[in-house]
Amino acid sequence: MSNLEQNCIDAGLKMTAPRRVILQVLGQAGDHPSVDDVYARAKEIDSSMSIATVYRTLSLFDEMGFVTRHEFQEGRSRYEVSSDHHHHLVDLETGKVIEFKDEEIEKLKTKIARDLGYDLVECRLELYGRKIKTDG
Amino acid sequence: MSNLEQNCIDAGLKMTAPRRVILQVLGQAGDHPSVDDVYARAKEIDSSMSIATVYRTLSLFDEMGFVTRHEFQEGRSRYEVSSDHHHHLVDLETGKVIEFKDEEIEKLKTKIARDLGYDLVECRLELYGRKIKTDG
DNA sequence: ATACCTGCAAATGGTTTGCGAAGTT
DNA sequence: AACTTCGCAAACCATTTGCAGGTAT
Repeated sequence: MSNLEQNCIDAGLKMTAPRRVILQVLGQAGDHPSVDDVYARAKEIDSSMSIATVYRTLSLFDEMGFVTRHEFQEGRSRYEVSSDHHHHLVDLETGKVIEFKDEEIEKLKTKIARDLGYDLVECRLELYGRKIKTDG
Repeated sequence: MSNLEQNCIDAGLKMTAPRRVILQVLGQAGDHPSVDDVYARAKEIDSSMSIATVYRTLSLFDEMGFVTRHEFQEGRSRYEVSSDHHHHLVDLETGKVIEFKDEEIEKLKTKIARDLGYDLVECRLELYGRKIKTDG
């Protein structure tokens, strides 16, 4: 049984067929799929899958912390299986999302918030860039 | 004539009554108003103002670079008159938006993008926090 | 048995747009 | 006069939700 599935059981969620399918899709996803992406992939496994269920399940998993919802600047949500804290760089040409971590940034943002009189609760850091051409 | 108004004229935009009202509202706004905020304030000056015009005008001004559109994590857009590059801290309790600048962050994000093989084109950095209570 | 889930279709809510009328240069 | 821009109402689109039937525990 997958890690994600165990999480669901531990959380007291009922393990239904649609959920298992969505968990499988998420477990196999190496990217940051949109709701439609998840829906399309799930539908290949079980063609009776409903988009409402995908929306509901992803929202639920997000609340539970199993997945993280992102709203990059493109007008729809993308999800990823939750993992260590990191940020994202979005390739403006391909839409590809690259993850990165940086200790200095972490310290800096906490300090900035504190200097402004705030406890940092959450943070959104997204870089948008174009691949540097290495003279081809 | 306001700076913003001059910008519009220079850009070849027609100076209509609704636009003048919206410019006035933007010029007086010290905050980061939503479309509805701008609409409400504009309507106080000219009750015939249409929300469609507010949407169209703000989008236009955004494209022109006169204002900057933000989508904080609350499901609607907020606008601010464009100014020096800065980032935002959102007060989770009040929704108030605080601006800040930080040279170190600027350097760091450019470096991070470069290290990943990208030219940094754009960036979104938003901190969400709760005010530190100073023992009242 | 009884919560909880699901699929469907309809509703939502912010935003955009077609159209004919009105305004700007 | 020529071209924009406006206001209205309808359209859009991602997302949410009410409901009636189905399912895991």
